[in-house]
Amino acid sequence: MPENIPDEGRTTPATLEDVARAAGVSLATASRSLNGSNRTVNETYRTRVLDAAARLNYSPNLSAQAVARGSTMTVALVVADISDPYFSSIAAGVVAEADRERMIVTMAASERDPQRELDIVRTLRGQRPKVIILAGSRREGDPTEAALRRELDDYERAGGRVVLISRNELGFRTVTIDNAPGAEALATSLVGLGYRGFAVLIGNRELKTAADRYEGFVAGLAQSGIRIDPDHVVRSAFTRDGGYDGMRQLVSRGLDDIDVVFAVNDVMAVGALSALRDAGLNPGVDVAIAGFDDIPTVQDVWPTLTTVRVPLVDVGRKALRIALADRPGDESPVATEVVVRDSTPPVR
Amino acid sequence: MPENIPDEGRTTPATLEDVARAAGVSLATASRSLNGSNRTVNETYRTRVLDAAARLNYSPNLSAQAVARGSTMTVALVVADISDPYFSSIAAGVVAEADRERMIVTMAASERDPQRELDIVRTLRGQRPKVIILAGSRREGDPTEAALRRELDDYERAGGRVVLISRNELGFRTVTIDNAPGAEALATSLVGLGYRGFAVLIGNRELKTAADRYEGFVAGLAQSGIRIDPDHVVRSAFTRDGGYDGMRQLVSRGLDDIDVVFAVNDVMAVGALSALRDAGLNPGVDVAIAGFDDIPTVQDVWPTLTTVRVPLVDVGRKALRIALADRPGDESPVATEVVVRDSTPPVR
DNA sequence: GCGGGGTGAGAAAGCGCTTACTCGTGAGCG
DNA sequence: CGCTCACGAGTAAGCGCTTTCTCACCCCGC
Repeated sequence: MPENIPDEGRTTPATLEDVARAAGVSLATASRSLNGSNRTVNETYRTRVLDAAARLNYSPNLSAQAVARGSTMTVALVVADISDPYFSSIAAGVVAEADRERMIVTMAASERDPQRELDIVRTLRGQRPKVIILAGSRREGDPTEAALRRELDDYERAGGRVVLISRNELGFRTVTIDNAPGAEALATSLVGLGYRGFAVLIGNRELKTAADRYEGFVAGLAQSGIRIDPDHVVRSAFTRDGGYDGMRQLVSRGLDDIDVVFAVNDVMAVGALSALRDAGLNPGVDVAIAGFDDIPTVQDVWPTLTTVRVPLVDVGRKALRIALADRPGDESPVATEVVVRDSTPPVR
Repeated sequence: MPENIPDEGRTTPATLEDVARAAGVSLATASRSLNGSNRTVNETYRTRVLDAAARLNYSPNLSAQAVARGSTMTVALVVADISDPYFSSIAAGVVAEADRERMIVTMAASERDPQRELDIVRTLRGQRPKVIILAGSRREGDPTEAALRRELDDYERAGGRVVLISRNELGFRTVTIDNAPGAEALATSLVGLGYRGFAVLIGNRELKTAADRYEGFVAGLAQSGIRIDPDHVVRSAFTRDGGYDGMRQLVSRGLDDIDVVFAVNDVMAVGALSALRDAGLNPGVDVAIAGFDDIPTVQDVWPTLTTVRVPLVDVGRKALRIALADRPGDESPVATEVVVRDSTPPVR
């Protein structure tokens, strides 16, 4: 395309008016034929319009439709980090469901920064999306929380729909994940396998997801009368590197009373695995490891990772379905399921 | 939000007209103050408008701007599968760069189906995006190719910009990846490590990316006078499961003359790793493995994977930069780099 | 003191659609 | 055989912006 002689050979897309003229009907009739309004239009005209549209390779200008109709068909998805498998799986679900609904999805990344998330939501308003989906847990007591809440309230008041994934603190539609029950079940399984000395890589405690999982885990252990040594609970980032660092800390303090460590999500667990290995230890043998989420890769690490399955793609789909439902509807938590693999062999 | 009594308590977002009225200026002046046109506007008025906008929490309706200006600020990204780390990394790059440019990115998934990809591109036109980025390799000789080409040509003729990632067959702007040279270097490295019996999991041969990597690899071996037994080249899907299946085939045929297998991408290599393990074999010891891409997880599998690094996030960024450049510009391939890890220990 | 040019605000014409409204036509009814 | 409707095509008024065009005003030079 010649950039400097802008209009040379440039052809603008056909407009509805072009179609109407080509079909020899009015604009209104063309519009009605193409989008199927509730008004009926004579079959002859209708096919004439359809033919003309096909001939001209017409495709309605979505922006124009949006301004005329006063609403769009876009769903805005805000994630912490798209390359994180947790979020990319959710995104895949949202995109798949959006496709079914003939909606468009736009994406933005908050990079785990609450301020950025707030900024994103603010600029999102310009898009006038029909739905905003916020994935990625929020820190409790975050200073920007009130502002975000206000922003989202305004948005809903203007007719938009907000769905939060795995964070219900704010009181919008939410798809919740059975984090605590899952962690509790995991604890029970591990105890059943014979484990007694527990540690946990808790990630960022202010993250609701992390906190819920931790608490569920503690509760599960409590049922067997086991409690965790506070020294065995280490905080770090909620990421692969966070898991790596956390495990390193644990190792350097000495693994004496620890026979299994629970990382509150899989990417952390996977990082922990590597840390263990880099320390010359043998994961699954010297110390067991369990994670949470069941992201695809954990079946391919070695040892394969014991974890709690969260149907992430379904979570994404459900988010959009909940958004589109007329009434708040099914907000029952997404069930999780313990998956025992090689990283937590039965204690002999 | 009360769904059935639609307008109850509903508040529509402030329009430019609201702002203009609140500031006591005309629509034109308000518009000029807020978007900085080339016309200058009196400082007093300007701040009055800005204040009013802030007070009303005004945010311009992007759709309306798009129709008035005749162009949008959106970049449409089409990937095969968002949950695949290869694509999600690229997507992360595109999103990051789009953020810098204050552009909006929309996403769609072709699910590796050329027909679907074509359909997506067709419906994309309605969005009138400024840029379309197609990631995900295309099959050579695909029947839909001509149609896609036509569609994209039309789109460019209408002023849009197409960027293809890792597939230059079509003659649009492209981000090419040094696939062949990278594979060639990998072959050289492996030979240097002492390997002599090679197999390759070629994925889908019609995929240009796969073919390039395969050919580069063959060329690299040829330099050392080594050739691959055609029986040791197995086709399967370009996915994790494809790698798993491919390796199973290899195992069942017998690994006699094979001491290393090259999977043309990392997800396949990772699947192969698991297949090996499930067959009771010890990857890296019984048979070595190498992949391509250096997706994040390969540092966390065991053995850590020897691969060829492709800076995927940069590829995404570069795609958008190339699109936005006035002239086609830097289309030099993105360099790749061999990373030797534990899955290919030196042959003793 | 007066004409000319530059400056900058406002009026208004779009952009490509949707959707009341209007209004002619033919069918159904008494 | 008139009259009322229902039907459905067309007209036109928007939707929220941008941008051209118009025009009042002020400063300058002679």
